[in-house]
Amino acid sequence: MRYPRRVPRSGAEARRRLQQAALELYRERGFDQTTTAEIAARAGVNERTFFRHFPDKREVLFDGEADLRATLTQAVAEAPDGLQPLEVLLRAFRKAGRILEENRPFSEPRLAIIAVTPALRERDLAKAASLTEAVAEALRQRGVADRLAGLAAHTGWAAFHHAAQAWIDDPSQSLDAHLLQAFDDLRTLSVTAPPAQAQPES
Amino acid sequence: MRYPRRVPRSGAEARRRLQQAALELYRERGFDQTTTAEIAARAGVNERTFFRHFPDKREVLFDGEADLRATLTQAVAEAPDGLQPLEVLLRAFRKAGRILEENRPFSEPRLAIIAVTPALRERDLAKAASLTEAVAEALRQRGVADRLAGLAAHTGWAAFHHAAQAWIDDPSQSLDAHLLQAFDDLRTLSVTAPPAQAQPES
DNA sequence: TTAAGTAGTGTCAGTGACTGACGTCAAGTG
DNA sequence: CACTTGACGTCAGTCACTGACACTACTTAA
Repeated sequence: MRYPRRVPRSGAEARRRLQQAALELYRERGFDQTTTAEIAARAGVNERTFFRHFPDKREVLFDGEADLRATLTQAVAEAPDGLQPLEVLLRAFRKAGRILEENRPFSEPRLAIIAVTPALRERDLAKAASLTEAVAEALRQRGVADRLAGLAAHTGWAAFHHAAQAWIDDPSQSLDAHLLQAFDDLRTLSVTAPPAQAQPES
Repeated sequence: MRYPRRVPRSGAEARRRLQQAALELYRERGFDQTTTAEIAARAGVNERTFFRHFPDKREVLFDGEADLRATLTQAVAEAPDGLQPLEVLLRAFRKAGRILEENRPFSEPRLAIIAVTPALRERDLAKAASLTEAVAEALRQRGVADRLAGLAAHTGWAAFHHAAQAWIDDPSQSLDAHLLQAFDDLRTLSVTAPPAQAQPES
């Protein structure tokens, strides 16, 4: 092939076009009804090129993970001393939330597609688990006790995810407002937490 | 084919043999290096039969989900009145934990394989999310506030998962002991939870 | 007892995700 | 002007998974 079209050879260009094409096609026909060959065709590249940029058909929608991870771990690491674990997490997730709000034209349809596609939800959950572990590790670096760090990260992520979903369903309030509310709920839950002393199994 | 071997035609038999064969092969060569044709061959059936019993290669390891779901939701529903949400969850997860401990010869290698196989971890996370949602719904049926139910279920599941992992890594203590400890940690986290009042974004 | 129905299975052909090997082209470097 | 390098195209192949159809054992009713 003589490359009849004017295709920039940078590589990053093709990558962006593939992401755009995939997002469009997943919206138009759904994830399962879209073939990787179709995505490649709309992006003007070969199917093989798709798999050079993304390891599989799902990953094309999960590109911002590295950024998000860096934002969260840095925010946790740079939080001032003396804060409680959940206070640290609230600060970190508010920063991450701002990224989502700024990229709303991309993140909103993306979240909508993921929500209705089981295969994509699985991948999303895996990413969340990985990020949660990274956040937990960042907490440990701050001196938070081992098990506590993991539980705090899980709990914080649950609040974050809950806030993001509420934001999609009810865009009248900002993501930040939803986040504050979720962490407030967490506080309510905390206050009512029971003492988990050893009891004979019922 | 004249069915030369003595094969019980019940269907449930073939299903059990497929699960057993898959578990063995995943341990021997790993999930990715195992073919569905190989699983079927070891189970003495055709590859097509594998896909009649299980929708895909992963699902063969996730058969107990319905039982687990029933156990958890029933335990939540039948817990005595007046308990805090996390108290209810501790009771429910202790019952679920007993199932795992009783089936240890199966659940232990199963969890070990899942832990080292990304594709299986994804599916495991999806199952966990589904069960968590069921538990949250069961809490709502008890009158727990909407958002609180979701957060409590997430938090409780995090503790449950943490305890199960600790049990695999350190079998010297019972799962039940690990569970009590995890919920105790949760209580520590709760006590130190910060007030999440509205603050200007930094 | 026999005929019809049904559930579990085998066989075959096909689609689509994904991979390895190899060749090609464009841009940068000396 | 060779030479290298990075992005891409092409081709062949594996494997997960599906639809369609045939076969067999077991059940049920006439």
